Amino acid sequence: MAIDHLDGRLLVLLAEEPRIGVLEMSRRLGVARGTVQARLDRLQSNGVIRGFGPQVDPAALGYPVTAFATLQIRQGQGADVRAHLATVPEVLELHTTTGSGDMLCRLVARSNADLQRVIDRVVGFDGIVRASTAIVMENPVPLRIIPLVEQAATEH
Amino acid sequence: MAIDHLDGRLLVLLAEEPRIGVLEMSRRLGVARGTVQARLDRLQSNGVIRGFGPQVDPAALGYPVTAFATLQIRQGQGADVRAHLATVPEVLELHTTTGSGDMLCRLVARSNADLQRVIDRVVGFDGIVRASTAIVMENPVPLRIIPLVEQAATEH
DNA sequence: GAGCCTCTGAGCAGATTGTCCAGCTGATAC
DNA sequence: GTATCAGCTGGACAATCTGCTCAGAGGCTC
Repeated sequence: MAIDHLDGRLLVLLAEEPRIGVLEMSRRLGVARGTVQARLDRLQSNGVIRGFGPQVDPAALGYPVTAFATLQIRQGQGADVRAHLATVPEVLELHTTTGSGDMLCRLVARSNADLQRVIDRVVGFDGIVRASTAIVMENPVPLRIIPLVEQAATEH
Repeated sequence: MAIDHLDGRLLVLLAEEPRIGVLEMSRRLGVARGTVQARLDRLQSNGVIRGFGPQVDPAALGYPVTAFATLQIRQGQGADVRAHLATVPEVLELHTTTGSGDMLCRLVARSNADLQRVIDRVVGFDGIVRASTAIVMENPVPLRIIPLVEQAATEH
């Protein structure tokens, strides 16, 4: 679960140039190929690396509008609401948070007008008492992990 | 910018088994290798596929606590606050949203107690007027894109 | 019909992968 | 001090995949 400096460098390298192979990585890091392979296997079975799926940009797919909605859930309806939201493709992410029956979800839509349709679909469900939505204007820090990896690797 | 059915299948396949190569993909999809290569190149230059970076799990790195903080920013201090937050490794993501000088950021921490340290560091900056934090308890829908890809591919 | 784009199926040299192995090192246990 | 162990190194091998090229076929628009 703890990662050392070499793991950190490996992750950073992998994040910067994901297409390079094990052999090229071993050259860049100055270690043997077997070492890189062993480290990668360990990081994956550790769960540190969850996968290498493609990072798809919703905007390029035609969904340039992002919003966060805070939902207030009626007591005991949590499971139903979760199941409902999981069926909506525009719900990219859903969290339950502290507070009385609150959820936070990330939405995308084709336009501001389309966002209304998405929100109607999201909140058009019995267990949801109230929803408040914040539309994203800018994204100064896109989802990132490298700084955290570097910190975790430094502390080793 | 619009993706067709084959693009959709390609993305789904890539998301499910990211380590398979171009040749294996062409076999699974029943098309020629050159087609897969051309589609992949196009998706990448389109920006639909942003990259193939490793998906790192903060929890496995020792940061099991996630929280969302809504920040109220003093007028005109936005740029400074952005720069400040970008230097905090525990800030994984930052958005500016509708509303008067509001920002939303995703934080991680080593523990609930550690979250206090992170929040102090985040809000210990002049331009931030107020902050309210919601701690994530569950994550019923982890960040996903496949359902949206399938919808976009079906509409073609 | 001409022109254009995409897909197909094939070929080639070169590089990479998965998988072994023996030897070395540093740390830990006895 | 010495035995044991895990991790790293550097090397080898066959099998596979990649990047690149090509000619031909189909479908589309003008």
